[in-house]
Amino acid sequence: MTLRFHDSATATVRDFVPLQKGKASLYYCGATVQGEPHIGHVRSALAFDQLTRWLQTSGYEVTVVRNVTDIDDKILVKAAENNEPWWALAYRFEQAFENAYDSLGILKPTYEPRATGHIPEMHALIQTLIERGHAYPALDDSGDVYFDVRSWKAYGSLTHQNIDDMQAAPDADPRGKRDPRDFALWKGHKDGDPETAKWESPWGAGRPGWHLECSAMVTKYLGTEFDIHGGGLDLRFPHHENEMAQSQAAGHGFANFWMHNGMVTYQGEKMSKSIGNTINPREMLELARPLVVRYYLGQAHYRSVLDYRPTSLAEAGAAVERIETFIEAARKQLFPGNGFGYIGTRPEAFAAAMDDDLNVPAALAVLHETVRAGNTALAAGDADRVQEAFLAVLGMADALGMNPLDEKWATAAGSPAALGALDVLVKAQLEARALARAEKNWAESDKIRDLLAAAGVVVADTAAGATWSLQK
RNA sequence: GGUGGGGUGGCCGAGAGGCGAGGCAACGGACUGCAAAUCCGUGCACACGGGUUCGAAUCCCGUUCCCACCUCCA
Repeated sequence: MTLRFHDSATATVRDFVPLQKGKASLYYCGATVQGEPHIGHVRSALAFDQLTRWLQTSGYEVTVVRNVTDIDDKILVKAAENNEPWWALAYRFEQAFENAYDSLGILKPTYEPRATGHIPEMHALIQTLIERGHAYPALDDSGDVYFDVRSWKAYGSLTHQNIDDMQAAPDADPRGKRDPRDFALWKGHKDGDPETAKWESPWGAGRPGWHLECSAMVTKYLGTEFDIHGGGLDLRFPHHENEMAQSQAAGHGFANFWMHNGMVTYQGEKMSKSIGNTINPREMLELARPLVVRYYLGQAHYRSVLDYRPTSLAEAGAAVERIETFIEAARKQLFPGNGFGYIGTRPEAFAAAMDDDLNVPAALAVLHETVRAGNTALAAGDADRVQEAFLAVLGMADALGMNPLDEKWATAAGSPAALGALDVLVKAQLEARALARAEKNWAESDKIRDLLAAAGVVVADTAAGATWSLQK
């Protein structure tokens, strides 16, 4: 069984061969922190979280770097509109992104560098590009420095485009450029720009252009050549194309794999900052538990379009509860006490699905099939098979970052002491109800059940007696 | 104009020449005092038209519709 990933640069699914045996280096584009995160941002991070976890599960030591682009045109514009320092706005939204990532259980990267902390590295890269004849100071005296796309024959290769076939950008400002497609590595300081957004450089004071920060930072932390570069599909062009061009033109091998996640659409249309049809993760978390949101966002293949509909979260919730119900029932049967330890397993079919370019939907099918087998075993009282299914379900859920038993997802449950007290109280009610039932006093029995239900305690009658759980 | 991805049962969503994907919803049954949960069963799914093949959702040709990117985008 071989680990295979889709590589956008070659447009093929091919075997993953790490540069260093047993290690994997992953860089994926985080946010330009110019506004609240929307679901698309989170889906992207989740896709690469699934990738990270599967690499780890497969035994790789993974180094993950995700950038924060904390200086760019939009940040400056919005800060000015807001009458707020740009760095305050950027940091505010950076934290909003962190919160969104955290709430969905997205693993922290190994490191998360900020663009503004890497100006010297960017200068070095620009210098190299100028020396190699792939960049030039603006032909006017703007202080800009541009990448010369015509000087780099491979330009367009990531997205399989030919420069001459591209539609000319209607709003391209050709001032000072040799070719309208040349992009800014460095933007000269202009009157009116904040003084705090100004750094000295050999080409005059200014600030970095978009694209450059990623090249500079990935090289610093992962080296001139690394395993995987990721990001949203919409970043392929121009962002990743430009990144690849400027890094390779500087003599770097750069990324071995380019992985791009699909967009999230809202009723068929791409969610986009510019259109404004976005859903805030916070809004989604008001509609469903974090685990359910994670399940929903992660259930489709990462390269597929994910279309959000109003019923999506409820459906995901039902699927999650099915898994949880089995885990709870199995746990109670296998480990009647509170504490237990386990070593999760993963069926071959699950691993095969994940190895095949992270086929999460197929992997989830294995998980659900295992849940059904486990439920059947529970009904049959086959403890060995229950345990087998239990360990497999937990192992698979762990690999996907969706283990309901993980304290990360604890919701209504309070401290162990509080839960213990609640258990005593509820059990007293259940005993009273058992007595009523023995007397076939259904009115009394149902009254107790309704009372508990009103308090958020769900009662379930099983062959072994009544059990309870908190309403999810 | 260029580049790429798609149209799968009521909905979501995998698969990619023969073998049940899976989930949600619905209906029928089992279990249950009734529920809930669970299990079993049901749906003649592959945009359309041709073709190749013993066999096509999957390959080929044509048609059609949708989406994304082409310097703000995860």
